[in-house]
Amino acid sequence: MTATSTKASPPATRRRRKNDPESVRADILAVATREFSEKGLSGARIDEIAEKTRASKRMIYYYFNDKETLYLHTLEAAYQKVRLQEAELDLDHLAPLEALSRLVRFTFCHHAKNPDFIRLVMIENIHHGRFIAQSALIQSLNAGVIDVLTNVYARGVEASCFREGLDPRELHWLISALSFFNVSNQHTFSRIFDWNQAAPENQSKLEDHVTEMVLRYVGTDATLSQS
Amino acid sequence: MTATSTKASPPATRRRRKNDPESVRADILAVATREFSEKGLSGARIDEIAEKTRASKRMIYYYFNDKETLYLHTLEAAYQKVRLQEAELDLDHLAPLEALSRLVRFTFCHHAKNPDFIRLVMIENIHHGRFIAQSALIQSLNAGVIDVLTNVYARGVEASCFREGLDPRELHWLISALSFFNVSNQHTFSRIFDWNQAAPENQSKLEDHVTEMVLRYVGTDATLSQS
DNA sequence: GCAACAATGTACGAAATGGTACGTTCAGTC
DNA sequence: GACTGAACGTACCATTTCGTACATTGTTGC
Repeated sequence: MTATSTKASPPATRRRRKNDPESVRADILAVATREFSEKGLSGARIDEIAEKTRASKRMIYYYFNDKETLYLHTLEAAYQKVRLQEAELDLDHLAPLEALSRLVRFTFCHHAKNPDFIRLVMIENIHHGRFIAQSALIQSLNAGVIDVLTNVYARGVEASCFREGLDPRELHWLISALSFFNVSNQHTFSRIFDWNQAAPENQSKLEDHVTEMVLRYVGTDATLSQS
Repeated sequence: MTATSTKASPPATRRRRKNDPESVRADILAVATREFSEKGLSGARIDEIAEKTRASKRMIYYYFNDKETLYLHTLEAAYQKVRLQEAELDLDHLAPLEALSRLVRFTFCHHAKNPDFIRLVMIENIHHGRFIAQSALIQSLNAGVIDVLTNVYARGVEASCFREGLDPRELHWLISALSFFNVSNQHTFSRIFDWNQAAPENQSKLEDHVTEMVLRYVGTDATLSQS
């Protein structure tokens, strides 16, 4: 009963086979991402992840060795996805001021649209970054982010629309801080100050403020740009 | 091997039990704060809290009904402590610019010195602020924070050293974001960008940058203050 | 077609964990 | 000093939870 045997030994086999490791693995990772991001490393339950998967608990331990390894892969996948999106930003053709503004708005919106990622990073920080420390992959992924900013900043200084003496890494820190906090502390902030921070109009206002804040920080005195 | 009695410890501490409810309760709360802040709600273990307490597990359930209630009390106590410290700030006698600068630096340093509190808030956000929502106490505690800022800002606008049209609540948001992120994401940021963010010289630099950023944001064009 | 290995399902085990039953001691009151 | 309710200790239970043993099915190379 040799079905249509086109050989296709490597991955080219698209035939509907019952065994589908790739997809099972991906499915597990997707479910794990939701669960870990929602409940944390200790809060997430392997049994629950298993249930929500098309596969079984056995499969989780088959592809990932234990809970912590699964969590680490989740984290790595999340960072990979983020950096991939970031790579699509093309700022080189924009004037420095435009480029920086664009970068800030992108970061702000990106974080807002990816709360799962933010939550995973929060959780990782609760664990003192001990898993990120184990991951050479994540370390390497993040080099480029600073490079982009370094470039834009240098161009801005040269064009005299940015003041001198700032550290791109610290600039990134500021942009990250504002964009990250917007997601990470939304719940407590909204509740405490009785302010629906997630509401579109407030998000849009915050985006403007954050952008303006960064631009005012790097700008020379002649800068009062909008957007 | 020392042939001392295997039951040395119990008899040694055999002093008649002294009832001291207040201190037992406080002790439990202190230990719980450390444990919850370190490991989160689901990560903390009642048994471990009990062990680290002078009291027993029985006492935890005696004074606090269950794990979640204990967590909630921990959270409330943490907020109470923070707001108490904040209340000591007296900004009314300072010029607006000085006052704001002082407020920012205070917030920044305060957060840096109280990572336990920051971590509890992070954890609470992971839980979607569902416990804060239950606590009328915490809600009421936080009214004052905005008032102080509202006052300072209004004085600044009147003195024309702050520009008009800003929302004190959003100003507080910005200050909080920068000060909070400095603690909350220290681990991942340090590890990813190979930068010892906790080092005193970097903390001091960040404090300056954060302060400057806020001042530049609220300042009119004539503002280039330092400190 | 068949051996060999990869992929998967089922059932189970041991330890951890939140919570409780029950008895004992303390401290104030009469 | 007897009595009472609050404060506390010890042992225990029921479940949950991570992880595994073992059997079974699919897939591929020859």
